Amino acid sequence: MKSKLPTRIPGKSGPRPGQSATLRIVAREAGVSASTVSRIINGTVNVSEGLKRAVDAAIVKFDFRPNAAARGLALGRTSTIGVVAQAIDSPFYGEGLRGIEAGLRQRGYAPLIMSGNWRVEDEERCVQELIARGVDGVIVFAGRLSDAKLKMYAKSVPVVITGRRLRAPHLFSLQIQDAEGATLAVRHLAGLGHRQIAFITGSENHPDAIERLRGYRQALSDAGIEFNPKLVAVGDWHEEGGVRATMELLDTKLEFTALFCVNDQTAYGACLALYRQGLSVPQDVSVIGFDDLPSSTYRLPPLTSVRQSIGELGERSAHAILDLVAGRRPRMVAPSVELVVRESTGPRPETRKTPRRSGRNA
Amino acid sequence: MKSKLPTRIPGKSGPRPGQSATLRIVAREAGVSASTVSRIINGTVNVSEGLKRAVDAAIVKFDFRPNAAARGLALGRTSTIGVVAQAIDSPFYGEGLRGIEAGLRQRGYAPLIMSGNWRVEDEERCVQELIARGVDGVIVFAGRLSDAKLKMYAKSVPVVITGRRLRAPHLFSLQIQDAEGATLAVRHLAGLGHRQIAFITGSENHPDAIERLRGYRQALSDAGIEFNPKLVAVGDWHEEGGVRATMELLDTKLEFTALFCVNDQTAYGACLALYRQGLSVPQDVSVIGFDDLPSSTYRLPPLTSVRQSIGELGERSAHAILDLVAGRRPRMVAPSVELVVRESTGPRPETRKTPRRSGRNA
DNA sequence: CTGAAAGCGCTTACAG
DNA sequence: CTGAAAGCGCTTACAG
Repeated sequence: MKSKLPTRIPGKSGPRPGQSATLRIVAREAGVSASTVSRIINGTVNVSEGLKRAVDAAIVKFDFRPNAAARGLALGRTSTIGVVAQAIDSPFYGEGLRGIEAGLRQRGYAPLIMSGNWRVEDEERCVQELIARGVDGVIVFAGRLSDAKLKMYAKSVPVVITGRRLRAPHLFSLQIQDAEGATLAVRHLAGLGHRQIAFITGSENHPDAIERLRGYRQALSDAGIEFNPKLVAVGDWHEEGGVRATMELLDTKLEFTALFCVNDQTAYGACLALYRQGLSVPQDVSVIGFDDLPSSTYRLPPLTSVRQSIGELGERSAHAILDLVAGRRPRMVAPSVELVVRESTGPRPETRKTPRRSGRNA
Repeated sequence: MKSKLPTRIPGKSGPRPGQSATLRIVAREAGVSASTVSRIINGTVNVSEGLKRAVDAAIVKFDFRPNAAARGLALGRTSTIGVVAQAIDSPFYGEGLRGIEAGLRQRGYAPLIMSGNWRVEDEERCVQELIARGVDGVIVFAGRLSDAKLKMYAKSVPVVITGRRLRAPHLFSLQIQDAEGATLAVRHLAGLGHRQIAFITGSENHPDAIERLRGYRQALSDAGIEFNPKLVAVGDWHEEGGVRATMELLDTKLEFTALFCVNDQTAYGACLALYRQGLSVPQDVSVIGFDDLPSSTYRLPPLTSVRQSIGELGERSAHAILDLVAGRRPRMVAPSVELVVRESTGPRPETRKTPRRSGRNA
């Protein structure tokens, strides 16, 4: 048996603890060449049942799994999709990531997830690192990267961006139905008789926030209510900002009986602030969120919210990037929004109670 | 210029959209060989300032980033750590993942995250896929894999497992201080005068749940309170289970004035159930959770909880796996637990109100 | 149908 | 100090 074992000298293989079998080993066992095994594994050839069985047996025997790096190098692709999330630990993004993972796995891809932390520099670092790692595509799940940068990256690798509308080669965008959702929320409030409807936005120049503000104004105007900029406060997408913005709104002394929050976390904060001021939801103020996080069902009171299936959005993003990778044009739209009425919204009260104290906490 | 451009025929390079520069290109630009550029990049050689500058310039000019697959193949490692999470979209796991990512990035590694979904089969699939992708190590963040399987995997790749104690070569475990945390919680309740303290556990044979039950019993006995198994109900780690278990507890007609929940999500559900029955927290029943999720601060009322920094646990897991990868023995322990007292716990009421209705919802 | 060979882009022992 | 060459483990055009 002339097993010409190459006395490998230079590119010494690293210390793979229990390095797994290679194609060679499997091929030798099955009595064929590595080429053939490769073809069988990839299904690019028709072989006799017997041969196939022999190869399968050898694969099982050595528990062979093709080395992904080698495969990636030879093929020029890695079956990995980079994902730039903004905050892995946010309940909102978590749901989206899960959807992405599910959508990717269905087709044999896996996500390489990194956090952009809502910082342009971090996002840039992420995308570059992802490209360096040879991902086949990148999903930027929201974020602050400029359109120009995004287009630039799309020259190196297919890109899917959620949360804005943008057209460019090798790039696909999936915009959340922000305005529609906001309109749904405010229309519901107006339908309950509310006329003074405040809005707590997210960070000011965020596309989703802008769109939701637009939807809010639209619904107001539809209901014949005049827009009052004093009833708009700025939060930060988190509970903390909801608390602060609500205190500010209360400080203005402007009466409002309903509060539309840019997202559920903001609404949680708003509810807490209202509670601290001795105001009850929904008896004194109706509160409505956006996102319908799983935990909104279990708030006290359960929160009325605009549901946009973020998990579904993640899954569609996954399918879109795979379309792009395969050279197809994705043709999907963001999942539609839907109002979920729970117990934090109710009819407009005759007169609203005065908050316990109007000053803000130091 | 005899640029022997190889007319590459077989292993045709894949269709990398805008394929980036290679070492060759950079080397040619800088007037040196690829070997030298490689050495400079990896800092395995001392070169003149001038040369270094020339190479750096060429790298910048072509925006060169070493191909990760090629590097991985040559080196036998990928600078990627596989992570088996149970539920990417859980607020609890999200925080841990963020810690892992942060800990890994500090040292140039990136996480490849997959969801085990609390199912043994899924977890096995994850680990195998991760190994096939050539990750340098695997962090199993909690999960149901048997000790035996884990030890087996540790023969192929270093493994860090959180949530249980296990010793084996190339394996390191980090156990959450469950019992200590539970003791803290129950001692706090006992200190407030409570004598009938109920407990809602997670899934029954889960190691963390078992440990927390142990801590609960320990604290009870320390306070001279007899353990009553009827005051233990089974939840599911989620809000839904908290609701159900609380209804069951109420159904027993056994008086209890305090409720220790195996985790915060369970406590959220318990609070909602109590509220539905017309019982207030903490006036009628004190409720305490475990995990101190970020949103617990913003519950109504803000939830008293046992804080175990899960982000910190993630970061330590990351450092532990890198120690293992580097052939060092990790020497870290799980972060300590700490009681965070908020407004869901208060003194034992003289007499507890009777729930609005004792029957369970159909 | 199937094998030998070249190539993917990097790293590094060896030999100047 | 630095280059040529071999090797990491795959895939596939080419030639039987």
